[in-house]
Amino acid sequence: MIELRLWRQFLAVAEELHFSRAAQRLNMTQPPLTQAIAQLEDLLGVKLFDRTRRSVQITSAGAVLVPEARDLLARARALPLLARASANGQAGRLRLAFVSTVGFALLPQWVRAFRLQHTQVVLELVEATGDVQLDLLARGDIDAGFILHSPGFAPPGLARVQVASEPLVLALPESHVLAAGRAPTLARVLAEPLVIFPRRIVPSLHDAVFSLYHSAGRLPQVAQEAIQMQTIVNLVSAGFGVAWVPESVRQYQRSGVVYRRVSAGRSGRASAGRAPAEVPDCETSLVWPEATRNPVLQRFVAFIGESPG
Amino acid sequence: MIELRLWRQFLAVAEELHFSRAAQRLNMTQPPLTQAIAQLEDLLGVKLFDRTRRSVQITSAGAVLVPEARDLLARARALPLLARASANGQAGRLRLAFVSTVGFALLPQWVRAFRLQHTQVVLELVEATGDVQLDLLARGDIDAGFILHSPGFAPPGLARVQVASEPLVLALPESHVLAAGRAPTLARVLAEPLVIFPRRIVPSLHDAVFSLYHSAGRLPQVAQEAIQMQTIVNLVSAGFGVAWVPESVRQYQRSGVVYRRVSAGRSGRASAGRAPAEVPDCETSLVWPEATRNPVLQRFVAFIGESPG
DNA sequence: TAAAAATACTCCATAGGTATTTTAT
DNA sequence: ATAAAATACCTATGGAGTATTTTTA
Repeated sequence: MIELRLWRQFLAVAEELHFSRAAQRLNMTQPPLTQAIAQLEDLLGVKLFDRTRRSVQITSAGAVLVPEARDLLARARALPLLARASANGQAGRLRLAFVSTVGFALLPQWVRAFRLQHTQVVLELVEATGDVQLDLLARGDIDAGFILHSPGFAPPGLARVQVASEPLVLALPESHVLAAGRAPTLARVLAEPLVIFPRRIVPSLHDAVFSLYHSAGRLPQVAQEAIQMQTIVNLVSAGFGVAWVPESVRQYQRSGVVYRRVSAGRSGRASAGRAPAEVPDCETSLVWPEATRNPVLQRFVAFIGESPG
Repeated sequence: MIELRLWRQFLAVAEELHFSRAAQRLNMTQPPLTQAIAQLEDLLGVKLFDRTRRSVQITSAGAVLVPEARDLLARARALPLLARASANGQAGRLRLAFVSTVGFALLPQWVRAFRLQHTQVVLELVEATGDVQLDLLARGDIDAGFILHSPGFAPPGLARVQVASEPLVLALPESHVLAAGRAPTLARVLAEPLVIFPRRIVPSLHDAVFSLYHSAGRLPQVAQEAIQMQTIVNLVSAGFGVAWVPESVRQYQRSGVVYRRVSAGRSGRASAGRAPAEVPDCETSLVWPEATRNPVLQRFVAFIGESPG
């Protein structure tokens, strides 16, 4: 492999067309430069300069190499800068996953702002449910993910920062009796058939919903399970039942569905003796492996921390 | 400047994630490789690998550098190949000038064929009159040129190879008496006012035309001078006079102009006692400095020599 | 305890230096 | 006569080797 040193020396001679001056520019003396060029010509098997004892001119093969050598050296010089930019997170790659609910409002604006500040960062985005994200994190296939969970979520080995908290609201078919009139009370809602995601998708949130029913001495009647938020809402629209969804799902605007906040308010005496539980909030966090070494991720976490949210 | 050696070693470790195996692949032992990576990290000011005494893994900064380093090495490896291709004329640059008459039929097909065989050659083409071309050649601004001349042309210091020979034909306004009927004889033509290029443009051809008149004891009556072949034909069309042009000019298809071959045939006795001269041929040659060192030109000359034409 | 990286040193290849010669202008 | 490249020879930096130590799985 011909080292950069020789190409640098070649360029100096090609630009000066004068060995002594080129040597001076390279902070060396003329004789070793002469030898270096001779060595390069020998390694290439190509004459680079036509030189009499008095004058130097470049051959056409040499002339072809000048811009190429310049380019090579420029790239070589750029690498240390890139290395430093990568080390402090200004350059690199960030693989993020996200649940659909952040994908619509929050994420796009974050991505846009982060990109502006980090032009050398390649962002890779995937939509995935929370359980899949935890799997991807474990395999190291993503750097971080935005997932939904209920308050108090603390996955082992992962760090997280909360980016949103919103109430769970009830999605109802628009023809449903509770869709109109005063805000429905929890007691009335608990008897309704339920559309909900399978427990494995977001266990903490699933459990929170179920304990809401349990604390009222009831067992939820699951009419249908579905994974996608959109599917859940569609099933509600089709009359399968009601569903607890994060408030931001309102943005879907699916016709035939009404969203209502549910008060814990004591309505009649549905649960004898027990205090009615609060409807839990639904939180969204950015989650990543505690042991991450990706400086871009560290920047992103700091960025998210500073963002209003 | 960080030498390629260090990047090669870095890549080997990055690919093996194992110093001993990487060292083996590099045909060296492990300790100096450890030192080399340490040196690279030191020069960059960036940790490239997280290593316990038992395992090695790349940092994200290191990961960013891998494709860059690969690219750098690939480019460095390509340079010697390019150098050799340039030395034998498979790569490089060829600056050609040409007169308009070759620019329409011959040159395009040559350029196309030559390009197919020499994909790494950059061809630069300029149209210019012969005198300008000789000037460009003298300054080294072009490598070779296609010029018109009369037989026997031998410019000092230049080599040439003839690529075409064609008769001079007479361009006449279509309303001219000689435009119809039997082929005009030379004697009838010599009295006509003449449109011709200035002598400096193609002295040899200009002189050949003039000696045609002199040998018949006449002085040409120059009605108008013009440089461009197209202009000359336009002037003929406008009735300024007749003009001697290479036969290939027929391709211009300027309306109002008729082209006729002129026989030397003895018509009457216009030139008492003298044998009527032949209308000279007009030749086209590729011309280049004898001392050229451009291997691409040498290939082009060989190529032109082989081409039918 | 075994595998692998780090450390300590040794050596020599070669990049670069000095002195001198050659040659074209 | 001189400027500049080539040649001859010398020096020393540092890249690579060998031997050994350290560490942790």
